[in-house]
Amino acid sequence: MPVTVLIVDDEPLVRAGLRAVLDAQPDIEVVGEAADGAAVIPLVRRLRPDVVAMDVRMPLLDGIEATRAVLRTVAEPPKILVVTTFENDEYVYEALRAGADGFLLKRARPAEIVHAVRLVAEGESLLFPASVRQLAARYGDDGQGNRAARAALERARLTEREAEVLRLMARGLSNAEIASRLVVGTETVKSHVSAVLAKLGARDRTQAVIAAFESGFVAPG
Amino acid sequence: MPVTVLIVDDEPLVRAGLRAVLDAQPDIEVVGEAADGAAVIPLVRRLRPDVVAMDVRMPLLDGIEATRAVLRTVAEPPKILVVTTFENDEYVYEALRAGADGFLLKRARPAEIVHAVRLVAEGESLLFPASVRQLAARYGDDGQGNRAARAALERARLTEREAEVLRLMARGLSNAEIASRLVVGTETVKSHVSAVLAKLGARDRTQAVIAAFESGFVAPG
DNA sequence: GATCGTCTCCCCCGCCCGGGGGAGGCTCGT
DNA sequence: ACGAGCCTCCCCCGGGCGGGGGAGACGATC
Repeated sequence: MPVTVLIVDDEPLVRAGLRAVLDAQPDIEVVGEAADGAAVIPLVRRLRPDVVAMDVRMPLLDGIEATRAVLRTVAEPPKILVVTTFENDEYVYEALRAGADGFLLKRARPAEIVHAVRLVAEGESLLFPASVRQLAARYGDDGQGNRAARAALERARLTEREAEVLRLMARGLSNAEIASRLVVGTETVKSHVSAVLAKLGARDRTQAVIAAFESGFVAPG
Repeated sequence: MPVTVLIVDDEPLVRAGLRAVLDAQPDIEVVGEAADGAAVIPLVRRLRPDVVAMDVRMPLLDGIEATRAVLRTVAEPPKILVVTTFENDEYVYEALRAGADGFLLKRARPAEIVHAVRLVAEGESLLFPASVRQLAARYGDDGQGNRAARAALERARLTEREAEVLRLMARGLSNAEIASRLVVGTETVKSHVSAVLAKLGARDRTQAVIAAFESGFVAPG
């Protein structure tokens, strides 16, 4: 009995690529495709796939929400393998927190992709980049995305608060606006901003925001 | 005699997707793949493909430089179809200026992708998004990317100089550094920056840079 | 020739930003 | 109990940034 896979990605090209790679395996069968997160639930109900290969960034309903929705509404949910372009994509960690079972870089080699699908299908949680897996191990990962996600964030060397400030910076907010949003003083925000600039090696907030985009920490779209 | 295609993209998944889509056509044959621009020249020499489907953003040598290199060094160059993720990717227009014959969005449907390959193979220049094509027509496009590219830039409402300044802003340069780079006074740069902010509806340079990333005007990677 | 748009440069001015340094309270783990 | 790390807030201060307004030079267009 082969591993059945549902592919969810807004780019037809990526879908075709995944299908080509996976269908070439005798023990893996692609049973369906969806172009956005909103279409996932009914397809999961009908096709009952073992694994869902889910893009994080999608129109209508992104991979995080789609993951939550599937886990919340489906009785025997499939394993969810989050597919992403960026290594440090913050969305991925959110998806893992939401209950995804592993993630996979789009630039991975076909053999790695196949391996990842087999692993999650067997119930193994996997976090692809070696560095993240090491961190997960060091922090005593229990097999759930939750702890690994936190560890991965730690890898960015930013504290949670600093990461939050950077996220708001990357949305164009001023220090005063960030302070208001976080319900703290502007001086506090300034401290965090300074810490972020120092840690990222940025000279000003603009450079920090650029780094955030380039590292995939925040989404361009 | 089928149309032969060389696929150049750093993501194996995209390569597999293109291959799957194109090889499914009886009149199209994928004759090779490359993962970066540097490998293109020898492959083109050896395989002599009719069309090169080339990603813009790649390691080592990007699509623009690779396009230039191919057209400069190969005697009977293939048609070059630039593949991109973002609709307004400035790189695409540069690639067209460099001599590419058309461009294609990754989120295009398989049928559109196939159609694009056939078109450029027949010697037709194509610019995928309808808006750009309309603009190209309005400005009396002669079939070459050059004019269309200029028209598309015009669409952004920024003058060339302003676009140049925004590009440097998005690389983290200060006004003084931009002035030095462009060999003008800092007051001049301030004028351009102010114009950019006004046209983009941005409050400060950070917001302008965010807009540049989100619109695909500049590359995240 | 007149007009328009662009690029260039100048002035004044207010302010947010970022650097440096310091400090109190909190929760950890040892 | 102690230190480490984090979050919070405070001070002073300089400088880059952005707004407003103005202006000369050039080319294209009409």
